[in-house]
Amino acid sequence: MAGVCSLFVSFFPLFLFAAYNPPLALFFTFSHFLCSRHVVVVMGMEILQSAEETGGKIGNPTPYNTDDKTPQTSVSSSSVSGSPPSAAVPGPSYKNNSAAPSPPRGRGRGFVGKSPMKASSTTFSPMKASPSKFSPMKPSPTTTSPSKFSPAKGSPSKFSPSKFSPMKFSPMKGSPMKATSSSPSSSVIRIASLNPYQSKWTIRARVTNKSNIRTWSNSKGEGKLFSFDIVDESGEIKITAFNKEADKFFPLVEQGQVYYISKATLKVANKQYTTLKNDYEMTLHAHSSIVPCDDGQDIPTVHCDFVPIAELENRDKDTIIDVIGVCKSAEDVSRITTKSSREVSKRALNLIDTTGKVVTVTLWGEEAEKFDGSGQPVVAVKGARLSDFGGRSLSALFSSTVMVNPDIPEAFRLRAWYDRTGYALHSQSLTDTRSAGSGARMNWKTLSDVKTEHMGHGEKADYFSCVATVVYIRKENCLYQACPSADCNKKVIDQQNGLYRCEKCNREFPSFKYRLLLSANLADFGDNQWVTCFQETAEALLGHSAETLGQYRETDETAFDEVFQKANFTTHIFKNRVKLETYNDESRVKVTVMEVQPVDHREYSRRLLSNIRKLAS
DNA sequence: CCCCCCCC
Repeated sequence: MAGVCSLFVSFFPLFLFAAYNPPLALFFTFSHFLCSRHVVVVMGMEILQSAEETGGKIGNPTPYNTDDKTPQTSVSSSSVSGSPPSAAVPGPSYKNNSAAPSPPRGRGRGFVGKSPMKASSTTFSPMKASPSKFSPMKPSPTTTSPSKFSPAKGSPSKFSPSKFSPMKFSPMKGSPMKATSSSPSSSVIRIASLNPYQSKWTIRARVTNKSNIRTWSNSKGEGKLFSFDIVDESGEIKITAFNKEADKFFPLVEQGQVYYISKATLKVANKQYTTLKNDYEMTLHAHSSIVPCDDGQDIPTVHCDFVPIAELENRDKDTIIDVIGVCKSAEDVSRITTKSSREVSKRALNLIDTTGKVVTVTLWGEEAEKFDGSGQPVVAVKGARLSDFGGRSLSALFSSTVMVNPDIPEAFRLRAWYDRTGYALHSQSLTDTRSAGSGARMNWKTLSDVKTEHMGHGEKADYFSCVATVVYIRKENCLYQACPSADCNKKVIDQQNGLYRCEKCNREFPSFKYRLLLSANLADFGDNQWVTCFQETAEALLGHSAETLGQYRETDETAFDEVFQKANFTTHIFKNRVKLETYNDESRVKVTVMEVQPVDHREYSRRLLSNIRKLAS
């Protein structure tokens, strides 16, 4: 033990729990109770003397024995009773130690509203969206003015252990900590200290995410409810109000406001449904009390752990993350029908941050409908779910908080970065909507479709994508010697004097670069097609650079041949351009490969399935 | 006591 403490303990048949974060040593002292499933609830303690001053064990403590039906000789009472109360020295008191409010996390006011959606379309200042209507400063005449964090009446030091035997002291009822219904000054504790084994508490916390009233109807009955999340400097918790309480508290609870909350029921949270970091959640009942607190500036606003967008690549699917970025672009809102035949609005946003990466975030329902992406606002989403759709993408959940131009330093930094340099960045998206679904840009065809639909016969070229297998590649003339200047790929003429002439540049060079111009025959299940691959696509298909291939051809014919053999019978996604071309009165369709991508078999089967669904409907 | 988290 760190010192001599006056303790109040009571025995409970379940868990060991100590309120107010007493020194760890306490847990060790009592740990043997756990074996017999006894519980010690330490309601408070005060250090009367330091260990040095005490100089060893006090009195004659004996271990608690579960067989002993008269556990009067508890460690606490024996040790405390041996300590002369008058000898108490002013040590770090209970009040000073744990009741002092920790400084609010982060500077500034942080988020105080859910989707303020107030971004002006003409100004880029995140300040514009500062939702004054969510100000926690709103005065309330009904509020008492409790002294913050004062354990005041609840201070256990007033109660001598000689008067209160551990057996008689039950925190469930008759706790000396007087919590009157409307006096929040009683025992304001931290959210992190809440547990189902104590009912007399008051917390002081800010509402961070308030739902609408929702009704349900199932086999167990029907009803309505709303829920909200609250946060203080120690943590967060979800609160739900049902039926009558839903009606009663819904108008009172305001997003961003700080309240004293007491007399609610704690229960173990179903981790399946919650994204909050708390093992418990709260239910309001008829006698629950929610009283606005008008000086809650010290209570933090929503705390976000923003994950840099580039970092999303390394995170697991289905994890819940916070993200912030500039809304570079946004889809129009659209209505979709879910698998369960429900209609819902949807809107995808593309967010970019200073990592230069873009990710698509999908908003749903009202959030999607209200969103205004004009002026490229900064958008923060707390509690979005990471999906692997299109590589990496995000989806807002019911539990997510979407904030447009939030009043936080991260938003200001992003705004400044984007307006100065970010806007011009050649960004790269983690969400690949080309190969994944969006359909518009992927025109999937079989090779026989290309012919039967007379693709490429029109004025302009047609484009299509296919999955096909290489059945033959012409090795002959696949490489040529090209002009070495950067932007010129013209074939050079070997002057046979160590110089290479480019007609286009009208210059002679002492060197050349190899370029690929590959003819390949592709086949799918119904047809085959000759295609042309230029440099990049040829390199992708062969798996080697033109330069390497040039070297092989000059020095190692076996290696050169092997490259072609290996490429044969490989299957890829080919994105192609098709155009009817006429040479000497002879017309034929020319197919040029624009892009070669590996076949993502999962994506491929998904696409097949969606095609089948389309055909079926 | 809810618990819906969707779509390409």
